[in-house]
Amino acid sequence: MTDKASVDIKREDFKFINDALVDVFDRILRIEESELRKSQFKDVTINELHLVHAITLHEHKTTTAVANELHLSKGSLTSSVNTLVRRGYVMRIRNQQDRRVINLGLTSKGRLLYRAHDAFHSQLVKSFLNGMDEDDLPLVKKAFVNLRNFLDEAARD
Amino acid sequence: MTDKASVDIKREDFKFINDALVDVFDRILRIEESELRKSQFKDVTINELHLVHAITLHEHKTTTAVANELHLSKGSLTSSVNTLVRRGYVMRIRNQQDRRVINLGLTSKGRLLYRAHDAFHSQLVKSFLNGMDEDDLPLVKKAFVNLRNFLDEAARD
DNA sequence: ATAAAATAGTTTGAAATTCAAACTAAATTA
DNA sequence: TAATTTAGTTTGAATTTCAAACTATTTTAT
Repeated sequence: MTDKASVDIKREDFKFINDALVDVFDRILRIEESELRKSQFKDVTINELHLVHAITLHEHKTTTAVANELHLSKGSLTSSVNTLVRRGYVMRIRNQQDRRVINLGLTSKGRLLYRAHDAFHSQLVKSFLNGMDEDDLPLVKKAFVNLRNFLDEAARD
Repeated sequence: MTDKASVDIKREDFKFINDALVDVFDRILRIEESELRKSQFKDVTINELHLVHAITLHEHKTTTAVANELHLSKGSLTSSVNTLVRRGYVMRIRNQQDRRVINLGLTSKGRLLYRAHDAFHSQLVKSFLNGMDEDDLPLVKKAFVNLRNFLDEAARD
């Protein structure tokens, strides 16, 4: 029995969207990786790039906050932060209000990397919306809202 | 200067789509992982699940073909295939035409896992298209075609 | 026909990533 | 002010991954 609350999707359309989702995710990661290899940031892995992204330009989050965000243990985070500090992308900033806390920040080299990554994502989104006009946007946004609601549901149970 | 060939996206819309893409990808993986943990397939990791998916129900691909598809070395593949054979999800089938070749197949338990994973993806796509009608579909498909064209470009250079 | 080269997959040993648990230093609570 | 809690690091083990060496088989060249 099919779900009444949703469109009756043709089998081929289902396959199209599903394959596109899977393929796109996979390839974004791979392209990010290979762009890195060709860039001035060869000493950074894709996971380290995402750590730089999670640290953000100016928020100075705590180590624990970033670990939770990336679903990594604190130990793992310490170890990858060590690498990025050694390579000059990340700074540890001892918090003076609470001296147990380390806030994480990006160096200017780290911010450069952050912005390069951001630029790639801008292009990605731009291409996604290429040839659409204002009126089309709500529909695309709706699709993502749907998907995120579904993921909220799925994560709940 | 902005790119003339694309829509002039509002900053907030850009952020919406970008965050949605990043968030959705991240959460799909995490939910797949936690669904596995709660299912009868607790002994399978998310990477092993994707290996089962790559093997497919009935194609009997070669080891090398699957390794290339997943961008893994042959050695890595041998090792994860070993695990999945040991746990009863995957079979090695010696090719009688060319006895150097091993074709990979799923056991009935492997096919069960494959189908469970497929069902999750069906729900995902269904939710994505929830509330849309036939006329809306071309636009959503177009967005993905755009994105894949962009990724083709990006992978080329 | 047979020797040499190529190919498919496995084994090996090393590097990287990850985690949980023990640990240190600092802050909070009793 | 002693006990507890919290933030982050260290430690040791498990897992994943790779490249290179290896084995078995097939293809190519002589």
